[in-house]
Amino acid sequence: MSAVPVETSRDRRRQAIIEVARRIFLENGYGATSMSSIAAAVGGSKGTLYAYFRSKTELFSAVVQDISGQFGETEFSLAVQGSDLKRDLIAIGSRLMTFIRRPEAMAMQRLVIGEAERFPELGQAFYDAGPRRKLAALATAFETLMEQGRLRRGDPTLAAEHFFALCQARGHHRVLWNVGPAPDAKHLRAEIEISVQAF
Amino acid sequence: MSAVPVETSRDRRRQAIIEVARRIFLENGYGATSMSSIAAAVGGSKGTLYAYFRSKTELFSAVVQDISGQFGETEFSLAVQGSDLKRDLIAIGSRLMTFIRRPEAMAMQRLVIGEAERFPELGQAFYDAGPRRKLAALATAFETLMEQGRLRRGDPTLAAEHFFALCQARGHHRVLWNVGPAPDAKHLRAEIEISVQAF
DNA sequence: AAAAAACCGTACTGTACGGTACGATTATCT
DNA sequence: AGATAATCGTACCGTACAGTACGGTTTTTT
Repeated sequence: MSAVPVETSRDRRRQAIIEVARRIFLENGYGATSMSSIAAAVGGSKGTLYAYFRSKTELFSAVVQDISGQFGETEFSLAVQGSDLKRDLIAIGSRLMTFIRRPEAMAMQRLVIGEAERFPELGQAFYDAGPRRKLAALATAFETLMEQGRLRRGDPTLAAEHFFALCQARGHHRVLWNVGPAPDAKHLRAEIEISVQAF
Repeated sequence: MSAVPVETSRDRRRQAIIEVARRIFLENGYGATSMSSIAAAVGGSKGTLYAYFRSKTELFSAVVQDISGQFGETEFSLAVQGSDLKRDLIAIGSRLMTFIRRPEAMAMQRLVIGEAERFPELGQAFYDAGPRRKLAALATAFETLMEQGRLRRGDPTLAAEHFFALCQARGHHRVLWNVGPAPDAKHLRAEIEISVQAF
């Protein structure tokens, strides 16, 4: 009898299902994804699928929770490091934007936003795990900067929100609405430099 | 024989269908809306529906195009009026945010974003008619302000984008993700004042 | 008023889906 | 090895949907 968290074969399989389902949900959206197609992609039978998840909505929910967890756990440093404020801010903004602009992340945002009215608790879960946490981390970083006297004092949370908004100003809506291609790394960097300047 | 734009009875009916369909699409999303339910709500038969629109996607497209048109046409003044810069900016921001925060407008954004991957041309159309035009109007306003020497010179388009982003910073994501209730008019105003301050 | 067009209600086709049932098969545990 | 549980493939149920067909009825045109 072990007290350590056991990863049963059932757990592994469940996780495997979630990962396959995620791919398909992100590709096709909720409505256009069928349980049969997921079962086929997973390589099992539909019966097994329903042995792990009682319904389509439960599977969908599990997928979103899973991704949300990964979003929350992905802790890239948003802390200050050097002594060059501008360079610090650029680095922070770059990491943040690179993270949320990944195609998978964008698909996730679109998916959750699109279903937010029908699955309010998923919108909440994703927001808590994603944007909310990142904003909190940003705010902490800004607080540090303020205490060091390198940034004008003010509400660090507000500063975080504004900084985040500025970073997204140029391209995010275009990407959300699928207007034109996503800007490449170079554009992104230039964009953030401008935003930092404004900030 | 009249040369003026004729509004045939067919046109009127078509428009009536679009308006009913819009309501239902916005309420239930694309996938969960059936043509039968639209026909029932419109008060006609499904055959008639298909006499006006060849398919569900075509009807959906017509709905989005229609709303996009209305978004574009809704010209509230984003121009400068008084001599008090701050007051001017607050007024402009308020009008803009009040416009895009209307429940119908939010539902529309969620709808289009959610389907943007499956209907790219609709995302484009909506963006062109909505955000793009508003941004252009804003940029014009800022250009005027700059020429009047009331605002530091710079790229007016960029200024518009940043101003817009700041106005949205606090609440927009929360609303988009359906996290908590939409802020009321008072909150909105306070939010915009803060943003203007920052700007 | 006659002819034409639009519209209605309803029933239908084919398909696809979510979810279930079940017997055969394989893997796991004792 | 033998018992037990999990999984498989497949067929199936009921439902819902997009889209069509069609005969009767109303509205519009001439």
